[in-house]
Amino acid sequence: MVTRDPDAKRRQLVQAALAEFAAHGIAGARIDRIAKAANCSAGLVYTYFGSKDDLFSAAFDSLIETVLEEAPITPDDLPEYAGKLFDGYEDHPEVARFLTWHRLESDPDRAPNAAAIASTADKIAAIEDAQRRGVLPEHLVPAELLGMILQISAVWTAATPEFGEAVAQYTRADRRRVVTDAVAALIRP
Amino acid sequence: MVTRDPDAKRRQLVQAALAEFAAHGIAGARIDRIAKAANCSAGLVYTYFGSKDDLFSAAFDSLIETVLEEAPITPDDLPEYAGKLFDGYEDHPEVARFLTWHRLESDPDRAPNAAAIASTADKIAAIEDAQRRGVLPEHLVPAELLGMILQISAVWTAATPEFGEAVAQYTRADRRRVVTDAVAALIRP
DNA sequence: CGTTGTCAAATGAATATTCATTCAATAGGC
DNA sequence: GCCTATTGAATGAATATTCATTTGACAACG
Repeated sequence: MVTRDPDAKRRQLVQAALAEFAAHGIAGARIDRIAKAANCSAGLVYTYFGSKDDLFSAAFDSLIETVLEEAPITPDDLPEYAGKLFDGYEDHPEVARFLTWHRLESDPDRAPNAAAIASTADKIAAIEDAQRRGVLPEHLVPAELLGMILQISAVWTAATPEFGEAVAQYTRADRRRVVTDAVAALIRP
Repeated sequence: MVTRDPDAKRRQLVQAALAEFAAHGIAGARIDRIAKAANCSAGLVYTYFGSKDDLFSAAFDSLIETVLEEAPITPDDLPEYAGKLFDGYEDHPEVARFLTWHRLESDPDRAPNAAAIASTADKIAAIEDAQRRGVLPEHLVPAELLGMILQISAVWTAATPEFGEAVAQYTRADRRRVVTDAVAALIRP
């Protein structure tokens, strides 16, 4: 028999929710599908999470935790940092989709994720430090540079189908080089 | 009394649909709200468009038509082109939202928008031509450069709430300069 | 001029389904 | 036996879609 394990069930539900929300967003997600994917009833979702929105929020927090662990910033080699972000998007396309749904759909009154804010502040500080050490040009504003790197890394995930036609034959290595080259150009002294 | 004017009513419905879909996406949009905003009954939407998905598609086509007319590419001054795109996003934030919903939600089996594909090809050709005339460095691949410019222009619309905290005090002029400077750095010989 | 026939535009009230959420009842492990 | 996890069957509110009917414009006709 299956032995009961509430923590494992909770994790299963979060995993299933991540996949469902990444695919369909909040409005398009179906609690039934999430429950079925986690091998339980829809009712159990409410025992654990209370509501669809709360489940989305829990899934988001879990995703942030995972994402922040991978891809630590390497301020001495920002092109490679962007490349690592690119790798993350390629290997886990559902992450970018989920984050996009989050930006579009989540309740703006909800408190923003504290870990994400702290991590952003850390990255900006790391860039400032690299400037002080002379490995990055002084004229760049750290927060702006960081924002630009994040955006550039996602250039291929954000491409429209219409644009995709123009680059259909690109290999993954090609796409990665486009990202790292762009960041290299940005930080050229 | 209100005189009947089917073309005007159709345009009203498309306008209302654009606003509703930009705000809530396909799954979150409500036909009732669209009909009310266009001063007609929900049934009329089906007389004109047949289904929610078809209405979304019609709204998308209309948006593309509008967007392509504004912001013609200026290959001799790409930083300013990016600035113009930035202006468009700032003045019409619903456009970026709508396009994002489109990327996430629209049926991949639907035929891509031919005008958008043609326009992309035109822009790439314009960049190639500028390279031939010597106003742009040869080492850049036109399609890649175009994709990068489009992505960079949208850097602020794609910023997460968490990142937004780091740049809350930025003025619009600041944000625009970040965009144009980045494109200038990209095309530096 | 009025009357009337015709057709498209438009309505509003069903229809029928989908879905989040609740809850009383059951089962598992200690 | 007791506590918690879990179920599965309601519930009830939305909501997309259909359709029989009404309304408005317009032109043919007397």
